[in-house]
Amino acid sequence: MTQKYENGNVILTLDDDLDLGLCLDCGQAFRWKYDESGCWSGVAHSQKLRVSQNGDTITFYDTTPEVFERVWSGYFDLNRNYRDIVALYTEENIKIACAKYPGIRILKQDEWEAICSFIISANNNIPRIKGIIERLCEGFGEDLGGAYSFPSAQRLSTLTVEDLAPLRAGFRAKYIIDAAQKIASGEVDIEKIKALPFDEAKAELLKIKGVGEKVAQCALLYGFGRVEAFPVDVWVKRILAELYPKGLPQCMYGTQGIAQQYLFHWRRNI
DNA sequence: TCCCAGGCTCTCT
DNA sequence: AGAGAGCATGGG
Repeated sequence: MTQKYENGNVILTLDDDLDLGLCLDCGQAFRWKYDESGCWSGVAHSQKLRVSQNGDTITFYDTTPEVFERVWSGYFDLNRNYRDIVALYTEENIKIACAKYPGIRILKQDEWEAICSFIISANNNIPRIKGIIERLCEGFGEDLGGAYSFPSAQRLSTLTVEDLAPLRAGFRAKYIIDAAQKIASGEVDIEKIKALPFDEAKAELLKIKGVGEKVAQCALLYGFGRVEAFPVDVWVKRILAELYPKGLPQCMYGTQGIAQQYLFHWRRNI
């Protein structure tokens, strides 16, 4: 991978698989929009970004090498070689899924944003999840100039369920408030969770109302970068029943979360 | 009208 | 411990 800085843009030449469209619109992050000029626009880690792809070239517009290093390199998981990981998947079905959708990666999102976003995802569909999160950010995030940050737990912890009524989040509003309060108070400590073994980290997240097994696995995978997390939703449940009734193939062990993302996308798009 | 959506909580066995 | 109802909202 090579990188240059030109006219205020960071331009990347890839030597690994990365498909922006797949990464940003495969149900793991909810704040990216594609415009007809061929760019993706969104916000992560309180940074606005416009980014486009042309083959092996990715252009990060109006940013700096410093911000790229600090934010986007990690967000797009650029220090992990996905070709090497996918090469380890020798079972037939996962090979098909990976071959059909090369370039899916696990985004390393902000921990709090992932927790909150996947609380909102419960018994919900992706377009509506995006809408609720958009209203949450516009209503309570910081103005970054035409875009809004994901509101901090500290900010949301001062609100009531009634304050969140405009989100139309339904029964999830009370869970958002509970999560914000527990994170803001340190009762559930994100810094501590980062250092805990997987099961203990998950147990901490399960203290939050509205966080069950699936949401905890999603938060650990997409927020904490724990690629051994394995969220099981209705689609993955179908995959397990149809393809792996006797359990996951051994070849996925350790990076089940990555394999899961390919399988999820594949099964959803059949 | 019913069913479903990247589920969870609560209650009842 | 495991099963089942109820839950807010909106699209098909």
